[in-house]
Amino acid sequence: MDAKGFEHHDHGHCIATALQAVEETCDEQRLQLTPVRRRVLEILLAQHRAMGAYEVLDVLRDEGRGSQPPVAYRALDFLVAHGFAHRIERLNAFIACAAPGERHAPCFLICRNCSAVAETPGRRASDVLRAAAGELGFQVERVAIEAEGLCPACVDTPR
Amino acid sequence: MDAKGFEHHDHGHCIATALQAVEETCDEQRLQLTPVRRRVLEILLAQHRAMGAYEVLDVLRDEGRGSQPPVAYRALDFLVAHGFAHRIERLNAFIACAAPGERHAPCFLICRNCSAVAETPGRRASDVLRAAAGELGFQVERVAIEAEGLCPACVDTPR
DNA sequence: CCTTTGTATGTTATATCATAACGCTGCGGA
DNA sequence: TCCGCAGCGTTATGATATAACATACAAAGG
Repeated sequence: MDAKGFEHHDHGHCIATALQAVEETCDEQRLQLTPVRRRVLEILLAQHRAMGAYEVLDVLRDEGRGSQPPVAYRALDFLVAHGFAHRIERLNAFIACAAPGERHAPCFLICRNCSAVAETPGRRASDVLRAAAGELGFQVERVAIEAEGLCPACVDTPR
Repeated sequence: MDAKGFEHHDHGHCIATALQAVEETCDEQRLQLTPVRRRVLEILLAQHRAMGAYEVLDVLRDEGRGSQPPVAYRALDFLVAHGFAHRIERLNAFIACAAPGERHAPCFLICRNCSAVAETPGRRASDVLRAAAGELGFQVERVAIEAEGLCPACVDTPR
């Protein structure tokens, strides 16, 4: 079960494409895609699923890079701040962005059975929300939309 | 800043109303609103804001009720499971439901400045999301929609 | 060339949030 | 009566996250 859209795909290709998009964005915006940050992004891309910070940290540690929590958290914070990764609040976990570079209001579909996570455009839901909030005088800056349920595979095979 | 809709209101009245609605629902559904559960609900209603589990626990402890984390978590889990309270993932916190009894897809507006939380109907956003998920074959069971930004008061007074 | 400044990283320690596991109690049904 | 179950109390520990401070290095400005 992959996490892109519950479909199989050319994984090596999607990693390369995403990395390249992030590199370009960093160039344009004068952001430093340092070795640690780049490596953390690669780890997230390679796994293609939501990973806890400590899980990412374990990989870094095995590679002899930083071994303490702040190292992982700082890299993850950078990636999230610039839209290269997303934080899944429900799971206290992180996942590489499926469409880096594009401005979007991501929305996540989380399978409660197999833990797969799919990112899907949440533009319309986000717009509806902003409109409702505006009526209350609330100024929306970020929106997190997370749906929990069963992915296609787990709907077919409940257990 | 209250958390109902960023407006002032008759607080004692809204607590009483909510408690009564919960009691009725429990009667109907044969749910046990035990002393601990009821007290935790009252605490959430009284504060009228998102509270961490340990914050609730501190109150219980001061009152001589259970003093260990599981006591608070179990009561909170019960309240959340039956829709009498909600968990705000972004804050790892809990808040009493503003409309217990009614089936609804709540959606939260969280002020990043003063931490006030308003619950607003997220029905339309939720429907949009379900439709989008359905196209992917994903079966949505629960939806969490949380917007972060500035509440009316903090928009006017940035700091 | 050297100092200053800013950003990133490394490290220690600790804060915060959450649950596993076990035993006790009280209640309602066999 | 005795059993089974739901809820509660407690111990212990696991999982997630950050404060605070030290070090490294490169770019900017004297």
